[in-house]
Amino acid sequence: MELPPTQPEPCTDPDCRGQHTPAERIALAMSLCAARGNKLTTLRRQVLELLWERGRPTGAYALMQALELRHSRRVGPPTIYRALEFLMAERLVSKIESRNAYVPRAHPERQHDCLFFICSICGASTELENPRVVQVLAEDAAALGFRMDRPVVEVEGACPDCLPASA
Amino acid sequence: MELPPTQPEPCTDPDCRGQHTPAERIALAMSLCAARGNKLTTLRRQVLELLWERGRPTGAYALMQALELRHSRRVGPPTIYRALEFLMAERLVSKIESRNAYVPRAHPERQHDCLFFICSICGASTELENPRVVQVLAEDAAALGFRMDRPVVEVEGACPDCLPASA
DNA sequence: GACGAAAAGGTAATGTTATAACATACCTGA
DNA sequence: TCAGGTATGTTATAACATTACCTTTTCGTC
Repeated sequence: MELPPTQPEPCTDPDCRGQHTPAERIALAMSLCAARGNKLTTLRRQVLELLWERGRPTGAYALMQALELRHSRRVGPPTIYRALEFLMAERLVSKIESRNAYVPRAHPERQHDCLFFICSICGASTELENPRVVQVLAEDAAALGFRMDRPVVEVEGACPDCLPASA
Repeated sequence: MELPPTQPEPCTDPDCRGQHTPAERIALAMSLCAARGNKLTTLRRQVLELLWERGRPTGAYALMQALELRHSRRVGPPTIYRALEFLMAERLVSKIESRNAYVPRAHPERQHDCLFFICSICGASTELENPRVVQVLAEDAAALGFRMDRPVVEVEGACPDCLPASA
C-alpha cells in the first residue's frame, strides 16, 4: 500500500465541514491511527473512502455492496462491522443512531463531540461542533450524578435544499 | 374497559420524573388521546402499562413477550409496532434510537422535547426537559437554514447507581 | 337492529441490521 | 522459523422492523 503524497495538516477553520481532498483525509487518518499504535489497513481504508464518496449516512449493508462494486471485494457483515467498529474507536467515523447508518467525521483530529443535522427527505447529514450543547448536557449529567460517556445529538428535519419541496 | 377512578391532573413539578400512580398515568393518557379524537384502546393501554412497569427502555420483541406473560395476549410484531407508533404520535412514548427501545414519557401533557440519559451498565434511562439544549440546537439549525423537526438527544454513560461498579 | 365505512388488530412472510462462534491468513519479533 | 497476536473470512443466527393482506370491531346512520 502506497502512502498518499501529502502530509496531514490539521484543519483550523472552525466553519470547515470537511472540504479536503481524499488523499489529505486518508493521510490524516493514517497518522492518527499510527499515533495510537493502530493500523488503517486496506479494508479499513476502503470502507472509510467509500463513506466519504457516498457523501451521506450509509448503512453497513450498502457499504458491503459498494465495496464489491468499487473494489471488487466481497465480504460478509462481520467484516464490515469490524471495520466500522475500528473506525469509530479511532473517531474517524460516527454512527447516526436514528438511521442505523455511518458517516465519516470531518475533523477526526479534533477532540470534540459532534452534532448531526439529518435531512429526512434527501438523507444528507451535516456535522457540527458546538461546545455549548455538550456543556449543557455535561451540566445536566453532573446534576444527576451521571457520567457522560457519549452524547448522541441528532436533529431530524429538512435541509435547505429540500426545504422548498417539503412545504 | 373501566375508567380509572382518578381525574388527570397535569403535574407542575419541574423536577418530577414521572412519579405518579399507574391509574393517574392511564387517566391522563386517555384524556390526552380523547382531546385529539383518538382512542387509547386496550392493546395500546396494555403496551403503555408494560412500558411503565419495565422501568427502562424496552424493545418491541421484549414487549411482545411481556404482553403474553402479563396479559396472556399473543400478538405479532406489526401489532406491537402499530401500538408503539400510535403511542409515539400521541407523545406518550419516545423511542431511544441508540438502543432500538421504547420508554414512556413522564409528562405527555407537556409540549417539550426530551433528553435521555441512558446507563450502558443497567440499561436504565432518565428523562429530562432542558429548553437550553433545544434552544441551542434551534439556533444552529437556523444558521444552517435547516428546519428542525425532531431533536434526538441521548447521553450514554453510567448512572449514579452503577458508577461505583464501573470504576 | 341492519348496514356500510373506517379504524384497529391479526397473520404470514419477508426485509433489514447486527452479532456469535469458529476458521484462516497474515504480520512481527524472538 | 515459528509462536503469538492481530486482522479477516465464513456460516449461521439473533434482533429489529415492515409489507401485504385479511378479519374484527367500532360507530354513525337509517
